[in-house]
Amino acid sequence: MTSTEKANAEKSSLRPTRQRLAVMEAMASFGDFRSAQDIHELLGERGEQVGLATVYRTLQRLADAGEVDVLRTEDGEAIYRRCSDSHHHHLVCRSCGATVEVEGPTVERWTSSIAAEHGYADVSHALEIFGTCPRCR
Amino acid sequence: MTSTEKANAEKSSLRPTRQRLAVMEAMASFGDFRSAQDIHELLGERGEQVGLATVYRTLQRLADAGEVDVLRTEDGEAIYRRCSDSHHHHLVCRSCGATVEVEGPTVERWTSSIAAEHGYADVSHALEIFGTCPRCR
DNA sequence: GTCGGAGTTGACAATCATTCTCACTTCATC
DNA sequence: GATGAAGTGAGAATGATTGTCAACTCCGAC
Ligand SMILES: [Zn+2]
Ligand SMILES: [Zn+2]
Ligand SMILES: [Zn+2]
Ligand SMILES: [Zn+2]
Repeated sequence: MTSTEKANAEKSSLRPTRQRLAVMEAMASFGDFRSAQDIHELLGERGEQVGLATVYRTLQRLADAGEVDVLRTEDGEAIYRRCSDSHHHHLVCRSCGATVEVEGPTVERWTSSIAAEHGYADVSHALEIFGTCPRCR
Repeated sequence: MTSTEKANAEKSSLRPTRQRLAVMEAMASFGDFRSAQDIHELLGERGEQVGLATVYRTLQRLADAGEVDVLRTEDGEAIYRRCSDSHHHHLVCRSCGATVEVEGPTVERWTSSIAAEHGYADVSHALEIFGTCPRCR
């Protein structure tokens, strides 16, 4: 089973419960990266009671399905953001977290050619850009 | 105080204790990324008794001084590797961990221009490439 | 409609990397 | 050989994440 088939299989067995819908709705309501605990808290404020473990589980499912992107803060905490489904990278403000999705063939080509040059196959990559956004300047 | 000055100040107050030398020596003895606990264990096997907390502290110092690079495994664990001091990225084998340092102006230019395009200042970036190395194929 | 089983949930416990605490040691300096 | 700052280590504490498991919800088969 390829990873795509597996993802589809998992997705197809997902029931659209109140909790999952609430998490997905919450994810749609902000544009920066937030931790599972942040999202759990946000849900609480909105009056949507969802268990913390369920928030973690749902975010994992969404991440596996590629519907959210996951990053790690400097101290290792996982943070999540709803993202477009096509391959892209992130330009993140170090101060306020404002995030822009960026893409371009340049890096894609560069990483492939570097990997090929060293005989590495089955290549993937992770790239994030950090800076201070115009509003935080 | 710039970050360089700070690093130097911190470095200058460092005493070359048996423990620190042992950690640095251990770091020089492998070429892939290892966790603090791995390194602690490695030290134990070599007969160098160093407390786990000290290993953590030393790795942090080295990382702050830019003498080792830090990555995060998929499950958030920090892994360390002794690296050249110039800016570079990593091509890592997903199977055996074999790591190659790579660099090139292409990505550097691309990230800068993307950031500038969106008005982000004070830019840095993180890029890792993952694949299967020739020996693991 | 109701039965049954798979999928789901949440309170709580458990895990586990990392950090903290603090009494003790080392080392340079005087 | 006294002093104080830097460093250490055993063990406790922290805190994000995951595991457990009994209760609950769907939904299709009957
Ligand atoms: Zn994204
Ligand atoms: Zn890319
Ligand atoms: Zn490196
Ligand atoms: Zn670079």
